[in-house]
Amino acid sequence: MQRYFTITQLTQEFDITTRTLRFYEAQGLVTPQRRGRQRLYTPGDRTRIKLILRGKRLGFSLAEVKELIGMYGSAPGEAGQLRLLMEKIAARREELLEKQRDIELTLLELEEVEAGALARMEELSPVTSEER
Amino acid sequence: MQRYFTITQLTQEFDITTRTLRFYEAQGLVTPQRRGRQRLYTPGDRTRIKLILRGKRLGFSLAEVKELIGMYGSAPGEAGQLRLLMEKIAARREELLEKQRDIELTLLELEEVEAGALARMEELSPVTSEER
DNA sequence: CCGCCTTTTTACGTTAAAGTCAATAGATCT
DNA sequence: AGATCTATTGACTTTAACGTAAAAAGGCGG
Repeated sequence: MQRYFTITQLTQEFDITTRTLRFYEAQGLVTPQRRGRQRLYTPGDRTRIKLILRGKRLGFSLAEVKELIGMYGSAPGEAGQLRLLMEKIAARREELLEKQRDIELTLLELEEVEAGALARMEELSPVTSEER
Repeated sequence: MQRYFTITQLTQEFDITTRTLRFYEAQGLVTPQRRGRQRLYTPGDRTRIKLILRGKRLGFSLAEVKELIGMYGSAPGEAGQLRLLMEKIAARREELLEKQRDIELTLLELEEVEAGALARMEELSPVTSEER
């Protein structure tokens, strides 16, 4: 039942522009089929777009995202290629773990700032609600 | 005992260029003191630089990082300002939590790819080591 | 078949975040 | 003091990731 998506459907779903999708295509990140000149995106293409946007949210460049996505579909028969793939995976995992630590730290700091702000609000309007 | 850091010390410590640090200064992200024309960075400046780099690793723009850092030092006496601060904190926290979820998903997918790769390596060289 | 609307192409513009280069200005070694 | 080194400033360039505008090509409702 191979359904297709039009470019505008996807731009609405993901809140991006057609320019963006065509740019990603020019960069080789997605390769929708054509009916005449019109682009037809498969569910697989849609998934790739989701992966791209997720990568972007994490601060990866499109080049990095491309490499990352490249790992998924890859079935490199050769042993050397497999070792290389494993190395890439390890490297990417390290980056992600570092980002996790960075997030933890930032969240902790935000909590501190929040606590300070709450304390100052108490000072300004003592006995905030009617309890007590 | 107020120690100072020179610009080159910091570029070496954080593996960035002097151009980068001066750029951050021009953007108002750090404001080192001067001895003549020479820049002198305090431990506080050094901390701010660490925060900037951490923000960048998480994919935040310098403008966003600036806002984030601005929250730390801020002691806005006014109640309205405090509410605004709380809102900003909430928004930033949401972003960070989303990034956390994104990372989890990506890590899971990497594991899958890795498992597949390991399986194929087994196929290529059965009975890898001498056990059994 | 005509007019209208969307899509595609092509080309140039823009913004953020630096990189690169040249000209000075201090600082340092001898 | 002269030579050498490092730091600063200012100007111009670059790269990634799109934005914007204009022209041509399809598709479709009447």
